[in-house]
Amino acid sequence: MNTLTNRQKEIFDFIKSKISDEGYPPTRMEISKFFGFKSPNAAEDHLKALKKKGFINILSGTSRGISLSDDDDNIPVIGLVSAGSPMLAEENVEKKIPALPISSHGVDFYLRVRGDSMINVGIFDNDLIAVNKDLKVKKNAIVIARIDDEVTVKTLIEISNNKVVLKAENENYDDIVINPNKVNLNFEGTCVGLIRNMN
Amino acid sequence: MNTLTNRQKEIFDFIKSKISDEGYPPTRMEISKFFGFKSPNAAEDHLKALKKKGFINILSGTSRGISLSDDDDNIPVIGLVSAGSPMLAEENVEKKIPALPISSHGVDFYLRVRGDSMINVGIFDNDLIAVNKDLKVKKNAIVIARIDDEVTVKTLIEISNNKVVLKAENENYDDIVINPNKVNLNFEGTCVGLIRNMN
DNA sequence: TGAAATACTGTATATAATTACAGTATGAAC
DNA sequence: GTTCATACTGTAATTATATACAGTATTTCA
Repeated sequence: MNTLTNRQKEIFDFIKSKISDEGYPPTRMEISKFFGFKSPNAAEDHLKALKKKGFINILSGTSRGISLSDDDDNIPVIGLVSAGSPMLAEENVEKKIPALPISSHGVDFYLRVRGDSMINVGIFDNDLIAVNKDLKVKKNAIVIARIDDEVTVKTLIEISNNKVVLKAENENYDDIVINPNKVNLNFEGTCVGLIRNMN
Repeated sequence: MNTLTNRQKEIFDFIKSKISDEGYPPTRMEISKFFGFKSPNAAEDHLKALKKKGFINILSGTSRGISLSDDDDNIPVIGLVSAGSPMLAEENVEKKIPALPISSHGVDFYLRVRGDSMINVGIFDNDLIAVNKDLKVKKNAIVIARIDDEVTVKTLIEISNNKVVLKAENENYDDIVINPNKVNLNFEGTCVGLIRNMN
C-alpha cells in the first residue's frame, strides 16, 4: 500500500471522522465545503487518489458510497508461536477480535497465555494478555520475551548490557537469568491488559 | 422509549446490518428492494415510525441521512454501588464501554472490583469483571451477591433453602455463611469474564 | 527536462435520493 | 363504531449527488 500525501491524509481523516461522528460517509460537496474547495471535483480527485492507493473503496453511482478498506481495528489473537516465525505471522494468528474496550496504551496483539507461571499477578492459563509491542520495556513490567524462539511471559526485574533477569510470578519456578550476548533474546512487547473468559 | 413491532425491528436490524456491512446506511429504495416493497414510501413510513419511537435520527434532505440514536451495545461500568439503589441505576454507572471482544455469555454490565478478597482466582483490586445477570447462579460459580445492600464478589460454594455459603478466594478472609431467610440476600449475577488494564 | 502526480477551479448533466400527497386494507384501542 | 397505528401501493417533484470533461499551477521523480 502506497503512502498518502499530507493533504490526502487530511481528506482521509475527515472521511473517518464523518463516519464515526455522523454515521455515514461525506458527499463530494461536504468534503469540498469543509476544505473550502470551490469545486466538488477537487474532492472527487482526492477520492480517486485514495482509492488508487487502496485506502478506500468507492461504489459508483451510489451516494456516500465510500467505505474504508483498511477496517482492521480488529486485533490478532496469537496462540502458539511456531519456532522461527515472527510473532504476528499468519500461522500464529488464532483469530481476530475487536480492541479492548479499555486500555491506556495501544494493543498490537493478544497473546494466549499457557501455563501457570504468572498466577501470583493474576495471569492464569488460557487468559489473553493485551500486548503493546512498541513500548520501551521497563523494569518491573510484565514483558513478552523470546529466548531462542521460545516465547514466554515474565516480569522483567533486571536489565543491563550483560544480564537480564526474568521472574516467574509463581514460587514453583526459578528466575530466568540470561546473558543477552550469549543467547538470542528479543522482547516482543509489554503486557498492557488482560482479558479472561469464564464459563 | 416505545417498543418496536416485529416488522419495524426487521427494518431496524436491516439498517444496522447495512451500516456494519457496507459502512453507510441504506436509502429508501434499498430498504424497499430488500423487503420487496413496491414503493419507496413504505420504507419512508417505517423510518418515520422508527424516528418517532426514538430508535433512529433522520437528517432531512440528506442522502442516507439515518443514524442510530442509541449505541446500546455499550455496556455500563458499575463503580461503587450506592446503598439501596438498583445495580444499574444511573448513579452507579461510571461510564459505558463496548462489549468484551470475547465472551460466550452475554455481558449485562461490568463491575469494578474493590479489594483483594478474590486474588486466588486471579481477580485483583480495580479489575473489571463482566457480569451476566440472567444466568442461574450455580455452585462453584463466581457470583455477585448483595447482602443487605452490601455488594460483594465471591465464589458460591453452597446454596440451599436455609443456608448459603460464599467463599472469599483469599486465606485472610472467612467464608460468609448466611441464612437467606434472615438477611436480605440477592444475586446480582454471575461473573463471566474479566478485563484488566495495566499501565 | 519532461512526464506524471498533485491539487485544485469551473461547468454541466444524468441519475440517485428524499419526501410529499393520495390512496387501500387491517387490527388494536378507547 | 370510529379513531389511530401499522403496513403498505402508486405517482411525482424537487433537490442531492456522482462524476465526466476541460482547464491551470505546482511539485515530484526519473
